[in-house]
Amino acid sequence: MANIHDVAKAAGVSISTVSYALSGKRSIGEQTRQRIAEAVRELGYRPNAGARMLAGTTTHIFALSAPFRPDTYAPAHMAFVLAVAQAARRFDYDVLLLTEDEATGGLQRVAASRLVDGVIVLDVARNDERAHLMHDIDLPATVIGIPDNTEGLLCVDLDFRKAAELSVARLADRGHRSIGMLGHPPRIYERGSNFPHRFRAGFEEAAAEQKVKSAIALPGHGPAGVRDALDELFEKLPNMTALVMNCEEPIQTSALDELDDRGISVPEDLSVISACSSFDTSRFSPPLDVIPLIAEESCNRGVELLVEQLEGEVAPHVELIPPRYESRGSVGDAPLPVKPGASRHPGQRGRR
Amino acid sequence: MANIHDVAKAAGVSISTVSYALSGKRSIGEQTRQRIAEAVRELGYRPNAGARMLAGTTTHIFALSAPFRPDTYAPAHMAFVLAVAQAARRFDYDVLLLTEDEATGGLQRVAASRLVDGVIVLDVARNDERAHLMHDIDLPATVIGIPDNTEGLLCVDLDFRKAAELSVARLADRGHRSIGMLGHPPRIYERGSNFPHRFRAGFEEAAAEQKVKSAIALPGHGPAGVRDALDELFEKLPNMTALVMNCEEPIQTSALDELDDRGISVPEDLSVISACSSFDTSRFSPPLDVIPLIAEESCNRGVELLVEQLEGEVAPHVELIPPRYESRGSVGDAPLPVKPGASRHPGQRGRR
DNA sequence: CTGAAAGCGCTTACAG
DNA sequence: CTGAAAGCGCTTACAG
Repeated sequence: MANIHDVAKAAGVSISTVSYALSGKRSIGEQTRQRIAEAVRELGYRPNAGARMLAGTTTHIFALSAPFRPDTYAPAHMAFVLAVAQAARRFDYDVLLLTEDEATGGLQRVAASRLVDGVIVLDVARNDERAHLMHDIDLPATVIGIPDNTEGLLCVDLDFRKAAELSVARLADRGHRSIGMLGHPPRIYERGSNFPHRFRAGFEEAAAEQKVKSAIALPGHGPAGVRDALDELFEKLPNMTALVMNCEEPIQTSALDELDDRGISVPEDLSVISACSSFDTSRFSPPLDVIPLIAEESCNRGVELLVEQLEGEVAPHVELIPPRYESRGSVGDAPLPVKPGASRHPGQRGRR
Repeated sequence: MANIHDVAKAAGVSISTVSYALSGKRSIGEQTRQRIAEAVRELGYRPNAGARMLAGTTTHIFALSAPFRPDTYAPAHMAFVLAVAQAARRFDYDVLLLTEDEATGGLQRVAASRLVDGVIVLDVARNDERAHLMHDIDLPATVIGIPDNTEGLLCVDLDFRKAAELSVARLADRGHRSIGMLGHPPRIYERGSNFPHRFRAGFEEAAAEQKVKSAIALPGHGPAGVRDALDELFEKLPNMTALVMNCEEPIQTSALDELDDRGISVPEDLSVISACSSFDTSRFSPPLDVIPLIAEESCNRGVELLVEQLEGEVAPHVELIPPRYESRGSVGDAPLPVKPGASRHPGQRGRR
């Protein structure tokens, strides 16, 4: 394997010139540059990673702290992991994957050994050990997600709160006065993930502000759990004309199936919004209005901010990505009120 | 950050003694060892990763080549990625995640820069660029999966062929003479993944050997695709009494739903085996007999073999993990033959 | 059982 | 615009 001396010899220059030519940290004569480039190509030279780490100030590696919990939804998790890896590569960084149960152990290890230049913290909990750790550790970090205490942290995430407000506002604009929300399973809230709470809080506040009736139901396991949650909503809101779903794809699929089974048409009988979804809602039947949760967006920005931290250009702060609303036809005007006493949705249960 | 000199000074020894004490590569006086251990603890010393990489012969990092393709099933993929990361940690290795589109680029990069000591190659295709690359590259590797040409490679995987044989044999033992197989969607076979082909080939051969009638159907998209595939099987095998499923969880779920809709009871009317499944089939209704595909098993062994390669103890070879059969009650004796002419399964379609 | 020292392959002041 | 050299923090013969 060729080293920098081989390249220097082949190009007829000193090793410092090779180093500078490669890093671009000082100007190099055009012919010199070309001879070096040529030598690098011919020899297939790549700087030795260890030497670079030792001599330089940078390792060109980021740690990605991505704990996989029992209830983690794999497709979304995967999307974020991939998005971080790809964003990092764009800045010529490689990604070291930290998945350990002991969330903080790996971070301390790579920090102390100077293996990485910085950390991306994924799926931060409201009261996350890792967030606390970042205060003590001498390592720039970007947190994807917003823990309860963001002091001293650089956090990036979709604005789930605004996304909820946007959903409710859209529906209120169309005359809906009774809006249900189908959330994640209860254990997702209990385990302390940050974003479901933010969405739910935003939903409740927006409903209060818009003076619409609202209710929230959290589905149990499987299609039966979703059915029960819908029952709960229809019971609490007999005149429910709109549904906001903030949950993973299988639940949304089950919910649409169940509505179909009950003979409830979207959007004629019920307007539906899929909020903060990291999957494609245009293949649903019917395609759903969506506020997309785009892993690439958060992760690109997160990595970008991490790089900026390394360059000392950015202070801790919270950066919320504004939600975007995409219409696909699943939201319509609220149906005219029915005469009191008659339940609009007979609630004919599916027969499974 | 404390370095080895600080530790040596604190312990009153030379730095080489510290280094040897930490690596265990030569015997150290008991008191000396204790003083060093004490100093390490007090100073929170961690060897600098770059210095270790440069001076030593090892980086303590593995690359994990885990391409995420459009049809990759995230939960299974995730399970393998996590299993590799956890296995690596057990040998004190960290994992660098390579996900790039250009499958080989990242491998060449980390190989040339000596960033990693070895590579785990995940989800290898039958004719995988990466397998070719491993021949040229100076880097030990373990491949999870079996490409068509395994020459010079160290490959580990569940024995999908044997798993298929085992499934058919079990059913044949119970008197089943007409066995269908529900496979993955066609595009999974087309894109060249190695394991679906191995299972299918094993199924076909075992069916021929056991002299049972057999048919294979590959589902299209969604529940409708699964329904059509089942139709196809019942058409090709009007007396089908057993079904082997080698596909991902959503398809198996849809298939069970569909059987239920058709009034077909498992195992009374139809015996069902879930083969090479990396998810829990005991929560299905009914719970399914399963030949589990355990990510930890393949990945532990893969990492172990990679470590052994580094120690120069192991030559290229293919290592197939024998399948295990777990009964859960979804396989029964074949029902008695019906009188010719009467279709056993009226095929009453679900009403969605 | 322990130490002094070379050397891994870079980066970066320092010097011109 | 370019070069000679120090130094990053380890590991590992070499020596005793």
